[in-house]
Amino acid sequence: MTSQHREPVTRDRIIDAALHIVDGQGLGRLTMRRLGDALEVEAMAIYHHLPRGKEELLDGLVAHVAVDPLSATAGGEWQDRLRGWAAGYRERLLEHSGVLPLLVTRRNPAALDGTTASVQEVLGRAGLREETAATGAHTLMGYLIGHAALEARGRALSEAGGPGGAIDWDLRFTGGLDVVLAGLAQS
Amino acid sequence: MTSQHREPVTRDRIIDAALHIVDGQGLGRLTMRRLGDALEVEAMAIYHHLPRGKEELLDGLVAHVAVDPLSATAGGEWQDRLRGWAAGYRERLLEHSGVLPLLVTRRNPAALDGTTASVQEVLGRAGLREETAATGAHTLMGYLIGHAALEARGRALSEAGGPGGAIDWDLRFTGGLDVVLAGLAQS
DNA sequence: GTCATGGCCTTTACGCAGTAAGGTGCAATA
DNA sequence: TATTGCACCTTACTGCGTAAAGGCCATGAC
Repeated sequence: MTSQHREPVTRDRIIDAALHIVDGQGLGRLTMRRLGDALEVEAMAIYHHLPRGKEELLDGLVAHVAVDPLSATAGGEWQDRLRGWAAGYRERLLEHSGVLPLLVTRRNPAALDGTTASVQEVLGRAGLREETAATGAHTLMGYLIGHAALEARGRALSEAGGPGGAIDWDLRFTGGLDVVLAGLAQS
Repeated sequence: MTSQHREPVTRDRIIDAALHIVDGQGLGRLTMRRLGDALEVEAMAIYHHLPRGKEELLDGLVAHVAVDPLSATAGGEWQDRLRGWAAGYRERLLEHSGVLPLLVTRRNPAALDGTTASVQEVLGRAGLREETAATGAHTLMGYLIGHAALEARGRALSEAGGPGGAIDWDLRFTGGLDVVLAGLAQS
């Protein structure tokens, strides 16, 4: 007999497998049965690790993708630090663009808030007063999420033979980010 | 016998009824059977008017909510015109926040593009060169959609007893919009 | 050894979803 | 009156999430 053992099923492995399905086949094809197949387990086994079932699974996906705070204390110009962090955040959102719709739904209260708070703190330490920093953090997060949504949609559309393959998304992103940063610098 | 006639079912009435369900009970409770009930018709009757079924229904919802171009030729300062249009767009997005997740998914190719193009044209007539206007239009649309997502989420969260009921969303929105417009003015 | 315990997984079953296929009834036309 | 075609209904199928309960097996106590 060859080895019939398998990795033990854990919360982390479940969420990893789910993310893999979403990235490869889309959110609509993420079902408990398919997820069970990917883990070589019956669908109901998942409920042992995620008692709240699919709700908890989707919450986990959101947390995995959206939670990415930046350190408030590192050095350097705040604009440059935000640019670097934003580039990484955008990359993550696009890599897992299938979960973007879930960011919008009310799931997972704290997932975005921690990240937003870290941005706000960076802005606060840069000298903006509290209300301005809060607005700025929201503006930045809004731009990041909205742009990711537009970019994911645009890329999917032109892959499917839509009109414009002519958009340089990297340029669009950094250009828009610079607009927001420039606006922030003079507030 | 009382009148047993009913309004004839039309594409428009279907989409109106669907929007009503989504606004009142959430996207998750929009089903063909429930929609049929609302129209006093069996679910399968809907397929006569929307042959592609639920796909076509959701596309219709997106179009109804997201299509809102602004006229390129009206007079006034471009900043003020954008502010006025953006306020209306935000209101519409929030009124139908249940369909926001659908904006993100690839549905309905042209729904957002027409609106974006109209913003780009306004910016172009304001003196920005083409590439800058395109980036600016994208930045604005990204901010609008992202902010609507954050606001809808934040409002739902604090209604459900979450932490911050202390956010003045009107102020946040106009503040963020001013940041973007200020950034645009100097690009 | 033996036996109970408890963690991990499977089996079975239920209600609800979207929708394919084909049937029904009625108004307009010929 | 006979015909046609549109609007709607009936039936039935597959797949979904998950409640409930049962099986298996390593571990530790005696």
